[in-house]
Amino acid sequence: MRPKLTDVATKAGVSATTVSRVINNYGYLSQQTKDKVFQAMRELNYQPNSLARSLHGKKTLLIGVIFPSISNPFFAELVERIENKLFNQNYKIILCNSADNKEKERDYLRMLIANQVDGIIAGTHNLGIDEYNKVGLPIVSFDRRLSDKIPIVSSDNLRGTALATKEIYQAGARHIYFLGNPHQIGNPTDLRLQGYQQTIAKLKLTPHIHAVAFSESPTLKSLSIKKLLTQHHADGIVCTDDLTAILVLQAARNLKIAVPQELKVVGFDGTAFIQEYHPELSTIVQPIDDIASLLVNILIERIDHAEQPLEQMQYILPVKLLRSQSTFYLDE
Amino acid sequence: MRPKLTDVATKAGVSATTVSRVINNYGYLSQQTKDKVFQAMRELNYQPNSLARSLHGKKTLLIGVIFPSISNPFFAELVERIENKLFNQNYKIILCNSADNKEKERDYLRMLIANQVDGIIAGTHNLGIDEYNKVGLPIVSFDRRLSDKIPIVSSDNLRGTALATKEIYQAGARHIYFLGNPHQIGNPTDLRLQGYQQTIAKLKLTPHIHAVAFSESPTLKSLSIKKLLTQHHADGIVCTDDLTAILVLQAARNLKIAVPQELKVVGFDGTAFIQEYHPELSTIVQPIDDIASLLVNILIERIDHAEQPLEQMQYILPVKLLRSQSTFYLDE
DNA sequence: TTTCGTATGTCAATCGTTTATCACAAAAAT
DNA sequence: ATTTTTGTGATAAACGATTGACATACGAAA
Repeated sequence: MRPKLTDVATKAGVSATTVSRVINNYGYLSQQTKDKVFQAMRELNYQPNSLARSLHGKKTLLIGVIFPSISNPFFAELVERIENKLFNQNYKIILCNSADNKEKERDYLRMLIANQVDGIIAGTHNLGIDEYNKVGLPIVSFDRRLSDKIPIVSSDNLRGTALATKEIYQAGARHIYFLGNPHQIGNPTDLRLQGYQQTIAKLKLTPHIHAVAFSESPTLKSLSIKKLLTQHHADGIVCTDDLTAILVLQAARNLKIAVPQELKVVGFDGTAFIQEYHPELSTIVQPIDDIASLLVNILIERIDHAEQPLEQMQYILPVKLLRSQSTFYLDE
Repeated sequence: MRPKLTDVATKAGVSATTVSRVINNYGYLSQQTKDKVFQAMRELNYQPNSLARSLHGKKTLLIGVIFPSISNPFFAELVERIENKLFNQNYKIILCNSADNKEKERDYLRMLIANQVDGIIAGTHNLGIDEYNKVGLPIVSFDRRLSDKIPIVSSDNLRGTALATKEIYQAGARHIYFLGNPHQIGNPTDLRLQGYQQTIAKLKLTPHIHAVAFSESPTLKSLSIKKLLTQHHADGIVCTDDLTAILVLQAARNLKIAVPQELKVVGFDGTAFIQEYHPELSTIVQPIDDIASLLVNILIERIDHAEQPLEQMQYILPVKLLRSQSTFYLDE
């Protein structure tokens, strides 16, 4: 059996109250007593039962983190940063992969409430708005509109694909395709399509939208891409994420289409992983670390000062274009 | 304020005892009463406070999952599978990224104990054995020896690199290098080096070991690989992980070394990610799903029957060679 | 000498739920 | 008609820690 507070008290030869006073550091305490208690705690390898403390009204220091999947490097890196920053503030995370599954997301939401988490960071959304409103806990969202009471952090998606489109145009392409997630109403990521469309209009080109669901398997995506590359005469592709862009590069290699000479490609996300293992890909870099910081900071602010009204509902962080060989021909 | 058990009782017009009976399904209960209570629970959006339940001795249904990082696709996929399987058994995970940091790992271990997790799955190890022994909780380890009381699940690392070495030999290479993590005493992954050495000896070749720390940054790794490819005349490389193998392929491309004609490369891990986004790489595939299942099953067995002695201390799962274009020349 | 600040102890209530015990009544079985 | 089974309630202790109220004792300052 795990030692408890009274065991420490006995061991240290003091009262339970004193031990609690030492742990929570209040009231009058002599250095000598503190030392004795700490000593006893160490000897017994004592850890205060956090359930009991939380039951008494203290924070659980648990944060629910809901994302569709961590197999995607973007989410993996984001979650890892979030975990890190929360750890530095003494919080732990309960990781929830919703798998874009309504039931699982609902179940997790219930579990998080039952476990009295102090707050939630969500990067997924399949449920109705009222389900999120009913949660009654501080929530911050990444890139999804959960309800009008929940603040959203996102990258400048609009500017992102605008930049990408312009880059491809400047590199010489005139048949520029948009490849990625089809429309979902109300989410910030829709702006990626808009950014493309606006820029294409400005450039007086014809828009070409080739929809591929984000959740589709890579094999099916590849098939669809192959069709795009063979049956259409695209010379530039704006992708809504890097992985799709990688598939495009792969397909182009197989079809002996020279990149960037015959085909220019820009991805979206710009994870460390892509930058390191696919340095040839031009991409729109989302500021993952800033996103993580902001999500964590806003959430902790909401937790510590729940009574204060929300300062802002939308936080849009700047993106950068990382120019590389998929748009820029480097003579060697 | 969140509704509590007594609120449900009032709403349903029954006693608190009855509500608890309904929730825990014991004693005599009429269907009518059950319905009334469930109805009230739904209306109030009631969730039993899991802290209070656990405090009373019920399980927390929380599992600590400690891995160095989830930015590595192998760990990401493994953790995701683990999360999934645990979710199906009603457990949630507290994700701990140790970042190969002793202090962080220790802190997390403490936190997990304080939070009364029911068990721990660990895939990292920087602490002394006694620290793990002192935990006093069911633990299962992946690929690391934590103590002689903690069961280990791992792939057949020995056979893995043996297969890889043989594959490269059969493809025609005679100057076969080992590229990867330097020796760490006592861990199953050491067997990867042994598998290489044994096979090289059997083939009567000279072993060449080129050590690159697993935790090194990709940029430094690439530098080291470039040195290997230019200053030595390797025609085959057995890598201890896929990411390193990708860097080798990258470097070879930059140096205009033809793969597989001039250089044969085999990776290790064989994640879905690699198979999908780097199908050209021959690799040793670890059975990630089986690993996850086994880890989860053993842990839950330990949790539910802590009194029973451990059946087995080592579980070694078979690996497969996935042959592709980095060792096998496919005429098109 | 009195009083105050310091240092500890005792006692009890509390957090929300579980569970055992006792009690009582109505329905079903003997 | 009596026993048994079924269904519900009231009460209280327990889980482990926190915290406030109150008591006590010591040394030092007034």
